[in-house]
Amino acid sequence: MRQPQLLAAYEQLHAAYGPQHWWPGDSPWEIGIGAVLTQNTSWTNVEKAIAALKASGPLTPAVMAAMTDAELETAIMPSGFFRLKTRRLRAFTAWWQSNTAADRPVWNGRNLPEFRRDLLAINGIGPETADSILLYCFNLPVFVIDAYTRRLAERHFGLGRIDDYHHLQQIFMDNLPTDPAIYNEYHALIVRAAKEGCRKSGCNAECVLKNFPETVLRS
DNA sequence: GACCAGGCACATC
DNA sequence: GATGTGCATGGT
Repeated sequence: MRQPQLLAAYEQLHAAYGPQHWWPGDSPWEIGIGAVLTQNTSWTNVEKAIAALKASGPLTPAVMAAMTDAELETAIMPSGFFRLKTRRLRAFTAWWQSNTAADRPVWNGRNLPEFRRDLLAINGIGPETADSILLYCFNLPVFVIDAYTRRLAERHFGLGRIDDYHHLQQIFMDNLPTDPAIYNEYHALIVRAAKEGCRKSGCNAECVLKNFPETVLRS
């Protein structure tokens, strides 16, 4: 289904905000654990957790693997769900270490769908987290669907409520150039627009997205 | 004090 | 297959 407004909205957002330089993080590993830590959690809280991890040693899979559960839980506590996320980080670390060459998970020799299935098989890695890792760690052409994107699709693009992750993802990918750089920026810009607020008292992400793109272009 | 935040797994019907 | 619930901290 042709939805030209999807690309038009991207261009408007990009003109309004410019490049977002996502994902914040100094290394693929940091991006990966950030993707787990940010599950249902604000990024400001994730930053506190990552800062605590960095304070306890170099941010590497080996260092994390050597931490006790108590140490890891304490460090990531600000990001919430700390017992749950400790288990998820353990699973992700084990996968990373068993799939690593030159300190970077290998995916060459597998096609993208296989690589994605590998990630989804890890406990705690669902569709959004897997796609964030594929796009932001590995620069692979996968569009990330999050809660903001759903609201945008429903309320602004008039696509109705689409619960199925892959259906909505396909709509975006069908209507955008197959370009990781664009997928990267678009997702980041949607989050930026949601966080920006429309400068009205009480304006939150709901408000911004309901009024998108007027609020975006006014700011 | 309610609601939200860059979700996911699991139980239950 | 659809729906509900636990996970937990911190900001508004």
